[in-house]
Amino acid sequence: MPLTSITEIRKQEILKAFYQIAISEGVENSSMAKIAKVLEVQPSLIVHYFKTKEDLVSALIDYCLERYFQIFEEEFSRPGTPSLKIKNLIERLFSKEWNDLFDDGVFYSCYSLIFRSDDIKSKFKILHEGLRKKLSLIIESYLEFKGEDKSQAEQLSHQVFTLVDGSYYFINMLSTKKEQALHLESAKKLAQTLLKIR
Amino acid sequence: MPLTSITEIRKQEILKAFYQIAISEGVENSSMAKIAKVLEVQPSLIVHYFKTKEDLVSALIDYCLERYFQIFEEEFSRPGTPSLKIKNLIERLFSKEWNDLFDDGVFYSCYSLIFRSDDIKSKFKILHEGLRKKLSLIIESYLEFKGEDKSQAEQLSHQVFTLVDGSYYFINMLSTKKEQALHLESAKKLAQTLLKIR
DNA sequence: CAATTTATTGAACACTCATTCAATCAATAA
DNA sequence: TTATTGATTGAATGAGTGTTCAATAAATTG
Repeated sequence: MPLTSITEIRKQEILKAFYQIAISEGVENSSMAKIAKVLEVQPSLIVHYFKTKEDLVSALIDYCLERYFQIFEEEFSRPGTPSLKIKNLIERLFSKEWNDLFDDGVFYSCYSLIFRSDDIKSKFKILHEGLRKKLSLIIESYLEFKGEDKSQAEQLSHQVFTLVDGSYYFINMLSTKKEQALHLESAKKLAQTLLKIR
Repeated sequence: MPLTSITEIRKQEILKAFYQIAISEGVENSSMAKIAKVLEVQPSLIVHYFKTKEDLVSALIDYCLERYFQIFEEEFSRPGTPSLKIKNLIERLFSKEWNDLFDDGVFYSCYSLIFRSDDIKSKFKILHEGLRKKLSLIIESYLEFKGEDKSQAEQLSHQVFTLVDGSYYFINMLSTKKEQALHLESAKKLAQTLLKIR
């Protein structure tokens, strides 16, 4: 059961190597053979831990989605007033840190698989719904805290995520870090306006 | 020069077949051999028209980007007051028609390539900047028409595209057509509010 | 310790891939 | 008509793919 078992360590190693190769060469150009080469191991060993290539991709996506969840969970369970919580969360959602959680190229490659794999689609869906739900709860208690109508919490949560996802798509088409930071800042401002923060 | 030349017809046929295969099997699982099979032709003929597989992908992206540009251009050059123009444009941007212009799976696959190919990155960049610029101009004349401060036209254009891109990412994670339509409607409303339409 | 399970090797499989090349066939031009 | 160009074939190449399988080494368990 412990992560220290050889099996879990090896799986983690393989996944890490896969991720690195996917970053530099793309998910579609990654292969069991390449992973084996990096780890200086026989290809058949990769198969021993991940029966098929699909398993490998599936595990990579799990790893990716867990990272997003983790950060969110972390901020969610921090102490503080609803006002402070929502403020901090918005800061993190529109930050470089959130963007750097997982390589964008690998992420969009994986995302594109949802259109052909129901299994992968449901994974992404669970993540997406989970995050929306959590944000929605925070917004709800924040509105309640301010004595405002909390019935629109869910809609606000959707709007914020639309801005987040749209922004990260957007900034990859900007050339300089400065432009990217500016757009992120502008989108954050809009989110804060919608939530009437400050 | 005419599109009726055999070369152009063949290229178009090949591209169309490539697109169809990419839709059902994914860009990464498409191959010259598969295209050849569909067209009942030798693989070497595909090479005759597209030297490498990269050329093929590049041409597919051009085809995709042209479609988006075309629709936008069409609406842009229509007669009417700035108010009417902006209203119609927003309707189209948040419509099923805009979403169906190009297969989402293929689109995101292609998009993910920008992180490893400067050539592809610049193609997407040109599209993105072009569309933003056009929308910005329309917003500008719309604000001028209403006698309002037009200095924020560019920012509004960015915000609208962030909402559009974020929404299409978002709705792929919704199960039913109804939910998708609802979210699209909600995002459109927000865009209209930002632009103070109606 | 012996027994058994797990980790790892190494060779082999059938397949698909992008690309090449020379050989034909058809269309166009001089 | 002949010369030339472009369209198409068909066979071949070498490299890479995911996967299988039996054999061996190492670790774990009884």
